[in-house]
Amino acid sequence: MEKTKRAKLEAAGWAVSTPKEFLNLSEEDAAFLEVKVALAAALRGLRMERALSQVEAAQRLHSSQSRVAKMEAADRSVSVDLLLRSLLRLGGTRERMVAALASVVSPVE
Amino acid sequence: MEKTKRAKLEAAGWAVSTPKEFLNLSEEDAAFLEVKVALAAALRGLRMERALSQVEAAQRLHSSQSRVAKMEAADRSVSVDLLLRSLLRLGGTRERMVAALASVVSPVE
DNA sequence: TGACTCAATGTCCGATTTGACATATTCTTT
DNA sequence: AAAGAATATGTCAAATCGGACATTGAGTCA
Repeated sequence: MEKTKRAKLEAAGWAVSTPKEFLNLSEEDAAFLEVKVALAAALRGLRMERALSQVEAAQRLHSSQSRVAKMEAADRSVSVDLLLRSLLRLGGTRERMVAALASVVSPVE
Repeated sequence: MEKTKRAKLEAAGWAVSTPKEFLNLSEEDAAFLEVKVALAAALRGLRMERALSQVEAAQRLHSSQSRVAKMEAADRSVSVDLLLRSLLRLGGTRERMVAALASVVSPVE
C-alpha cells in the first residue's frame, strides 16, 4: 500500500495491519502474491541493471510503458506468465528467476 | 508431442527433432516452456503423493477433471499462474515450487 | 517558472484463460 | 474381452489479461 493511502485510511479510523489480513487473503493467495511481488522486484532490478527507462524496456518487450509500470507494481492485471516472459526477454537467466523465487521461500504449513 | 502425432509426421516425411526446433521457439520461449513443464510435473507429483485422482484434485482446486489433465500436460490453455496457485492449494510449499523450477536451471546466454 | 523526462494510474477492447461439459482414449481388474 | 475407473482432448461462454492510449504526478534542468 502507498504511504499516502495508508495515512488517509488511518486518519479515517482504520486499523491497517498486514496486507494479508487487510485484504482477507488465504494462506495460498498470500504465498502466490509473494511470488508475484518477488518477480516484479526482479524485473525492476533487471531493468535498473540494464539502465533502461520503462519506455525503453517496453520497446524491448514489445509492450507499453504503462504495462511495464504495472508489471513492476505487481498489478492485479499482470500475470506471472507475463512477468516470467518479460524477465527472460530482458535477458534474465533461469538462475535469476529461481533466485528471485527463492527469496520468498519459507514454510507454508 | 503425442506419440501418434509424431509417428504420423515422421511417416509423412518430416524430420522431427527437438520441440524447440520443431516449433520454431525462441530461446526465451523455450525457457518459459521448460518452466511450465517443470511446474506441471511438480503438480502431478504432488497429486500422486497425495494419492488423489484428477477428479479429487479438481474438487480441491474448485476446478474440473479436464482442466487438471491439461495442467499436468502443460497445455497451451494453462497459465503459469494457474499452475502455481494449484500447487499451493494442493499443499505445495514454496520450497517445492522453487525446487521444481531449480530443476530447469541452466545458463541462458 | 516552464519545458522535459520518467513513472504511475485509469480505461478500453481485443485476445487469452478457465471452469464446465461432452466425448474419447487408456488402464485395470476380472 | 468386457466393464468400469482414470485420464485425455475438443469446445464454449464468462472471466481475466494485456497492449495501447490518455492523464497525472514527481523529479530535473535551464
